[in-house]
Amino acid sequence: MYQPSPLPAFDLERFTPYRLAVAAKRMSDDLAREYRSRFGITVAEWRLLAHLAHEGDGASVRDIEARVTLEKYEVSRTAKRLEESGLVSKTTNASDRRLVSLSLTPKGKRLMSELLPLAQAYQEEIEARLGPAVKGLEAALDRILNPDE
Amino acid sequence: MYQPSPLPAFDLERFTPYRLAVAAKRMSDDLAREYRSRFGITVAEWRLLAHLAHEGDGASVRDIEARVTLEKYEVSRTAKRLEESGLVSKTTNASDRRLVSLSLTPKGKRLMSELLPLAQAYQEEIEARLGPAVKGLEAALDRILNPDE
DNA sequence: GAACTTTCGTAGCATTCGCAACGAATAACT
DNA sequence: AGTTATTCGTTGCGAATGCTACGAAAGTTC
Repeated sequence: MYQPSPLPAFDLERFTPYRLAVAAKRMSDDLAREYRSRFGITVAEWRLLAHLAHEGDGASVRDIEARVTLEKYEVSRTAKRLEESGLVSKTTNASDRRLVSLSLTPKGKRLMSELLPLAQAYQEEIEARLGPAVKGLEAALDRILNPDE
Repeated sequence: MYQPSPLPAFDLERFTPYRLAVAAKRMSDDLAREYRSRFGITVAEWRLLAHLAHEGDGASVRDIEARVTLEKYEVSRTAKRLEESGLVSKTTNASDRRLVSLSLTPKGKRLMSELLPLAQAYQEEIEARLGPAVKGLEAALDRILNPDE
């Protein structure tokens, strides 16, 4: 007679980290498809552009790194691509020549003035679709994103 | 005089898809680090193993594909790695020789009997940390994951 | 049962990713 | 000032990723 050593019952589909990852991926993929097909930009490019549009021009790679949750090298490569596509200009900061100063070009601004309202509309659509659950969602996200206090 | 064409106000940090992506990545990275340092497995490997532990042996690549939100080729490569590390065995299904039958080896079962209680504990820790917000979170995730009804 | 279609899993190949190391510029130290 | 440390951004290179096409096996049609 042997011991089958039964495994503990565990349902991956009820595991919050898994559910969160799948939900985030689904939403992100939806948006990424939209961004790419309609504007030809990636999610990383979108984040960088959105930051510049909101915080104003002149941000450095390092500024953006922490703010939009991209690694330094991702920001660097993303900025390079955006420069090549004419949406962002890169200049070295005069007072600290290590820093790169990133700015939206006129073309970049035109793109964002078209994109931002759509993002806003998408946000409202999400809130409508989730209904009252959105409150709890945002509260939970706050706790996950700000583990302090 | 020129027109500055002010951009619409839009704060990325309040954009739910962004918040969701960052929160999921943070939680997933935390877990991935844990899995890797303590058990030497990746998230994809964890998902596959968890599915086999829960649903029982004999699942095919295709079975797992939809269930654990991995692409077919990811399942294939993950299963290959797991076989190489001796946690999973692959045999061709007798009645349909296209199918690969995946099973936990005794070593795989021993690993999971150690891992699953930890995952369960992590789940409970999350619920405790999020407090009442967890209700809304799960409700929102349900809506995102099951867009029907 | 032969020809075609579909399903299953794998692998080739180009792209992307992530780590680590590097050069340039500035700051800190003595 | 001269030396050492630190910060900033970029890039080289190996690993991982994702698309695609492929062969093998079963299903379908005639």
